[in-house]
Amino acid sequence: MKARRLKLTLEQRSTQAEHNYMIKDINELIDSFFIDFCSIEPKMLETLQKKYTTSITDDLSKGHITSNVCMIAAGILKKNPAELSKNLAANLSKFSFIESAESAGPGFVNIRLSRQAFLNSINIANMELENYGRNSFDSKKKIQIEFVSANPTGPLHVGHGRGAAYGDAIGRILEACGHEVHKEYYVNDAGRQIDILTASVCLRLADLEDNQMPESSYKGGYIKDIADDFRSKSHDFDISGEEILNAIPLDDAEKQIDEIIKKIKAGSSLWSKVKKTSLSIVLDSIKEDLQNFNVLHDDWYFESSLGSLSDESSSISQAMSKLEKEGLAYKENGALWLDTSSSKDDKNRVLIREDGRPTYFASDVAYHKNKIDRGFDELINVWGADHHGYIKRIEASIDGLGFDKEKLNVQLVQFANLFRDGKKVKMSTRSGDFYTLANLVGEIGKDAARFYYLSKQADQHLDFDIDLAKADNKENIFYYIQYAHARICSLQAKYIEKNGALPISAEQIETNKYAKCDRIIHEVSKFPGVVHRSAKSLQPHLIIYFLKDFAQSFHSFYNDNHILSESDQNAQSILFCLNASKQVLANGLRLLGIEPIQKM
RNA sequence: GCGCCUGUAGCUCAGCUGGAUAGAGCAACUGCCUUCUAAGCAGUGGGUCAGGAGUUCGAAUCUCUUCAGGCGCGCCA
Repeated sequence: MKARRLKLTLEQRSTQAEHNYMIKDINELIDSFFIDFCSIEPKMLETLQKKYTTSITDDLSKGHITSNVCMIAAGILKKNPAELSKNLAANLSKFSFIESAESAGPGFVNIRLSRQAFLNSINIANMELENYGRNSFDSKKKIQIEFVSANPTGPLHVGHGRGAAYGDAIGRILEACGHEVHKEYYVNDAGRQIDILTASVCLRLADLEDNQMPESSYKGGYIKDIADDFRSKSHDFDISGEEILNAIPLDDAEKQIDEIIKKIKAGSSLWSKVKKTSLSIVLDSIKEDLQNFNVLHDDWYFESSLGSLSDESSSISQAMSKLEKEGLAYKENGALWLDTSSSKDDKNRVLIREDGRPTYFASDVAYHKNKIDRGFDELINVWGADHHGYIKRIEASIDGLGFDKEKLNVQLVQFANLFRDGKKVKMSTRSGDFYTLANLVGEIGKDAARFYYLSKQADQHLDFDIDLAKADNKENIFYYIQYAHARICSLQAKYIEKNGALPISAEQIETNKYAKCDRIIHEVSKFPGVVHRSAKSLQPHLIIYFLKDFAQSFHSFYNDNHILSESDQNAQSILFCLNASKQVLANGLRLLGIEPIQKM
């Protein structure tokens, strides 16, 4: 009796880089070869399956598909890898969708598909169109992504832009891989930063001059704009500047602003009105900036909705009492502390201060409890890299709240430096104004901005060259890729003008009478695997580099062949193949939130 | 001091869970437009993958270590 074929689910096989239906079939043939001809034991087969990879070759000289299975199996079965691969190749050659298979190098098996099987990818791409690349290789998860979450105390700057582009892109990519994605902005609308914003506006309302503004206040032009807006609604401010600044200590900037806040709160009836107006104006501007950047959040979660500690039924009180009940939060020196030893943080952290006010951390714990209660399988937090010291304590809190901390995935985003004329663009000026995300989008456009933000792994420093993003040569990869797309669009328009409609098959290629598109077809077949890998690793830049190489293959082909002067049949086949290529370029760009260009 | 990240061609960077001769662009040199977009293509030169040790059939990739650089270590957010 033959050993029963051991089937691994795709999830178990997720170590395999390239997911492609052809590869799945080949892996099954490989497995049965080892079962039927090598009498491999089930346990050994399982080990083998976890370790070997079958992938699309990077180069047609190695055939279409390659597997390292024999080299892995050689170790397990104590056999010669080259001999194994010769036998496996001979075995695989018998199947009709495989044209030939051969042993190569130290024991690889290189497979050349039949023409029909080789064309599979462009047939699928032409059928699925804008859905080509979408896949369900992994089982569906409900994922929440929290990103941007900048304090609503001023316009978004270029640092926020990177987190925005990144969070939005991984959302699109995960969604394309079959997950349910929920994108959220956490608004810190309670707490000291907002008080400082309010105080800053009040000081402007009290007619303070630039040089009178306290060190810790916000001084940007937008503060004046908010004050003007407030005034235009005929609200006259009720304390004078002298009154506010009278007897305020000048030695400590932090103390100074706190005293000012106290004084205005006590002396002005307009405090809460100014606060409300300021917050809403700033928040609206942030929303507008994000919208212009093609970044959309499904939800805006307000810190204030977590309630206050004085209310026992509030989310924040509930979170604190839950931690106390679990024995992870304890009182010491009048403050409430969280025991963070479960995550090996350097020290325990304060949740509620001596004076009874909750820390930012306490709100964040309550917010994470709320996320958990909403039933997500995975929480992705996109944070600025400067917050990395914060990860352990939030993990400890999640652990304490009875949630698996493995499900929290913090992605750090490093700062981006802007360069113009080879020099660093200054982020802030003395007046408090700075180069904002909106400025960047206005200068180079949202698509080029998104592209360059995503062009490097998020957790690494990025030098963002504004001149490059505007350049009109090959060095500007953004246009290089767009140019490939536009060229295909233009070819299609010309073809349709002459023939009425786009072709629906590639006969000349399938019958092997025309093979110059092979390289492009080969690249097309890699796309779904790239999308999957990008989702698995949460790295959008993998798509960018793939698209760059893809565009290169296309431009090269385009230059060597004058497509529209080929025979009707050849042109038909080429155009069919190029439609698949256009789809790959467009779909790849859209996963990054970038609109492909039709005409340049 | 502790923690995280980085070190690949002159410059800017790719290199996926270890795989077959280490890649691309720029810069240098050389070719290609009376024909579909030259924002393009083709070619030449250029590398002890920071140093050392280990694991392995096989290491830029994994482990340890040394050196160099960046960032973070508040009852701030």
